[in-house]
Amino acid sequence: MAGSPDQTGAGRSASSAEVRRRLLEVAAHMVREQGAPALSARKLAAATGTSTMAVYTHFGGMPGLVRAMVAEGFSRLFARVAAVPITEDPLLDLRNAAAAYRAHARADPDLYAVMFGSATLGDYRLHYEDRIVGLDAFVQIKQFMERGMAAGVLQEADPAAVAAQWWTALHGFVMLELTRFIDVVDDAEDTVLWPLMDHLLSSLMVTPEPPRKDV
Amino acid sequence: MAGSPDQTGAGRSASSAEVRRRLLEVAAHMVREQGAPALSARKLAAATGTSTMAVYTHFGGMPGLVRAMVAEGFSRLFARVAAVPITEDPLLDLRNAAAAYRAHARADPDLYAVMFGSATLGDYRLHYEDRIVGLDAFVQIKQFMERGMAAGVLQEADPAAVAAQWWTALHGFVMLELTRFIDVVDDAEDTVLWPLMDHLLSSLMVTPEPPRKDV
DNA sequence: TCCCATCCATAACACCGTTATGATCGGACC
DNA sequence: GGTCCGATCATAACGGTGTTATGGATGGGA
Repeated sequence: MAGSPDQTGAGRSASSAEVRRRLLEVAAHMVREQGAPALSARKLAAATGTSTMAVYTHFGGMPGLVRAMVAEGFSRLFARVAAVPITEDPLLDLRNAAAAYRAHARADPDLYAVMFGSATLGDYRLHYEDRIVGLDAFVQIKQFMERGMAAGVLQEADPAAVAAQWWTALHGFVMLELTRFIDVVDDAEDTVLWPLMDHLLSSLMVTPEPPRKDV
Repeated sequence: MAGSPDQTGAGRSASSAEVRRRLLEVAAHMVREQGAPALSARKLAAATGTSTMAVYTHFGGMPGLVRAMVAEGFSRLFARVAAVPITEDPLLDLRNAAAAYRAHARADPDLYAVMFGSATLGDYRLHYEDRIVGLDAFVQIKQFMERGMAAGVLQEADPAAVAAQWWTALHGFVMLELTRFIDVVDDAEDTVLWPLMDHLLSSLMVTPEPPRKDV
């Protein structure tokens, strides 16, 4: 509770912000390379070249550091989905968005698990408030749906509900993929993920099409 | 590694099996009531009225105890899905199976998270081999699909792939529901879960129907 | 120049899973 | 019946964890 040390001229602010940035960077690296349980305050401090107290001055403790990691994870997920080019085909955009979302999760699976799982990192349980920061990405999906409806491709409906259906299917696949449960079927990407997304989208279209073949 | 102490006349076998049973029962209760991070060998032993060594003689350590909990969780999930009555309407059966599956997850959310999340319980990471025991439930879903195809209601397709699509959508909803992410939309059960399942099933039907209204 | 808030290094505390040791007890065998 | 043996678990110690208390160093504001 050191009173939110932002960069407003507090102490040696430049070097301090640098320590904070490096702590987050090293922590993310440790989680990505060695898995969530490998992250500890002591090992993190040693790898960053500081002491455990730095974690407390900058984040108030390990849960605070994890919160910051999750927030940055959502920020990157947001950026990744936002980077898909918007074409004249809203359905293609939605497919590309799904591919980008999945790629992001596969690139950093342990962080995705902490973001979305009821996963605990170490012993610190994240609460709903700690994850709500991730809903920017959901707003993006909603906008994809709104574009599709405005273009007359998707049926008029509640964009939030439709976006949530899309998210549910995609998140379900990603989680089963990361936990390897999806390995019960062969070639899951082509036999589960894209057929499922196609089933959903064609049900939402004004004039349903047979599932496309081009990936 | 005490050589699998089954009930074949080993020591005071009756009392021993009883201790093992109570350890599992108390551990499940602690996870259900206080969440996964609240489970520790010491508190579990104290609550069970024994010492931490009992965990090692019966399960080889905390990871082994968690494995046993996960196996029992899958067993109960299997029983829950198996208990849905089989009617002459395969689609109704699939809907009832989904409702039973979701109800099971909601009744013991932390255990579901350990079973399916890349969630860690304490610091012990479960491996794929520890969770493979849960695939009995998947076989059941596959059989539902096979019945639907045999009855001429569902299109002929790979039952495993179709079952995996169904599972993906359902698991995605359950996870988003347990983590409360689904709260971004109102009335998620009626605006997300059932519409999504209906979209999927109608895409799989020989003669698609409009989504049903009866819940 | 002085001062003071900030930052972090050190050490201690309580807790964790795990291991080593040994007492205890029930069943098997002679 | 006496004896032994092996499984079971109570106790204590070890290295790890997050966290807290303490104090020294450092750099900017008055």
